[in-house]
Amino acid sequence: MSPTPQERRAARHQLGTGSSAPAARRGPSGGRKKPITVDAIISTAFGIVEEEGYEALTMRRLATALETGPSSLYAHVVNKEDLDELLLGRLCAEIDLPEPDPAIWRQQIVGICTQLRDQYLRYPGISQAAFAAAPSNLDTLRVSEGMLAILLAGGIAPQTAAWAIDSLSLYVNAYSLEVSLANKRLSRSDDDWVVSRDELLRRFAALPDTFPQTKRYAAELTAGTVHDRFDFTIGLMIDGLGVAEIPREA
Amino acid sequence: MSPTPQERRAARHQLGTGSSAPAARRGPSGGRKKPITVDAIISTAFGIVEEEGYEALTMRRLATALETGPSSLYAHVVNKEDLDELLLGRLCAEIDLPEPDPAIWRQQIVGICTQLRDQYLRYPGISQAAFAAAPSNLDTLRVSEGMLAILLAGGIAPQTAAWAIDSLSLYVNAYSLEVSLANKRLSRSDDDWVVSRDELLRRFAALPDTFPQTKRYAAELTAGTVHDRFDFTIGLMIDGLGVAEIPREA
DNA sequence: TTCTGTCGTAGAACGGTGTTCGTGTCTACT
DNA sequence: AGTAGACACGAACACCGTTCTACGACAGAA
Repeated sequence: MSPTPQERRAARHQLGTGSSAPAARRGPSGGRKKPITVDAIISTAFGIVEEEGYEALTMRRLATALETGPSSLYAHVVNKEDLDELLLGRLCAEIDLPEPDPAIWRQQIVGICTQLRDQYLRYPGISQAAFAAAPSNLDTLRVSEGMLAILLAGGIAPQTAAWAIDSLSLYVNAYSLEVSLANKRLSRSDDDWVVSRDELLRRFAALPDTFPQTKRYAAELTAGTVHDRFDFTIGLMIDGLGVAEIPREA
Repeated sequence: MSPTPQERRAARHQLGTGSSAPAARRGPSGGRKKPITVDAIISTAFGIVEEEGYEALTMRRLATALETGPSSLYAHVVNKEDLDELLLGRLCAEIDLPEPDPAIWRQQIVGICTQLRDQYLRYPGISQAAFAAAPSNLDTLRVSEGMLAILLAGGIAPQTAAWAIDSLSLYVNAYSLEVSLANKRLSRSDDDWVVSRDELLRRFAALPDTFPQTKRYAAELTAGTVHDRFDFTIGLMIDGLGVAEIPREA
């Protein structure tokens, strides 16, 4: 029997794959021009997200793009959460993991974070799905493994390295999501209070005196591109790694 | 004329409040037991989120709790995004901002972050709304002002301080959202692959040899409570602040 | 007192979402 | 040739945010 979507999902999380037939599918596909495959679903979904954003990725929209009805998707995918996981998996699979080089471990870590960020931003809003993703997915685990290897090669203590991976991943996700949402707000600019830097400066200047520091350092608060802030924060965390004390327990 | 919800929202973002009558509302309220006020809406919404999570906060659910229909809410609130903003505003208003003390600026910053985290976790999932929130809300600006004052008192360079606030806020949001989502997954445990630490360890041990570091340091990777990781990351960032170089431009 | 205008309340409906049920339809094996 | 089973799909369910429209009660003016 061909694996049900549930079985595939379990396999992705390396639960008991147990029976799991050889999965050699014979092509039914009938009168269809192109049979619906999981891969076709994922590719089409990426296309939609890339062009219209993650919020546009609905089962109906996806089904329409595949020239079928919504229910047809559920033969290949457990539910939308499962689809998100598949997307995230393929996204992580694209990440290039360098061979750990102790001399440049910082650049290597920054490089991976930047790759992740760019992938997330290429498919706007998809990082939202990354928040809900379980940590036992094989593809995401592969990236973790790569980062862990680099940090360890860099001489970081295992416990510090393990937690740093969490911190970095979470921040990259959050950053990407925030930028995606900001871009979305900016694109549908029929709304008000999506403001340029000038407008923000003007508003800070107009604040009551209860906000002395904000008024005084408005320039600094609004300075830099978003990517500058990304580099700053990643640097902050990595620089902290050298001096981070080993957590008290374990 | 009483301010429309749109006007109130604009005022919250301190746009041109312009005309804006004295806002002395005469009590219509008619045969209702309790008239629907913005405050009542917010309080009820907080109650729902506290008990059932942010995803349960729908306009219909909220209206039902207020013993009315969905459309009645739109006389007081522009839309759901506006409601989110109101909730976030009240949440931020609860944050206690200490008088800056240069001797303990680190503890003070950590304290604010912890307060934010606890508030976010008290109302599970509400940090999702924080991602979409515009940065010009007065209540959120108040917290930023407080953090900025503390960092400046601690001798941090203005530009570094400004960006650090961004980093810290974003991380606290992300952390809270992740923990909330994890708890949600854990509560509806009818699903599989929500795993205990033991199960996670077992799974790491069963990984193929492509994951040598993950297998070797499985203990470290799964060590600590989530709050330990929070403290670790915040500490990482704050420790990095001392040594952070001023960004190259401006 | 009566009228009128205005504002909060609410029912019904619109277009959208994820998901499921039952039925068709075609392939591949016996 | 016949049959079993997997795939596809239309229709439907329950829910979402939001809007249209009518209704009803109060304030102030005549």
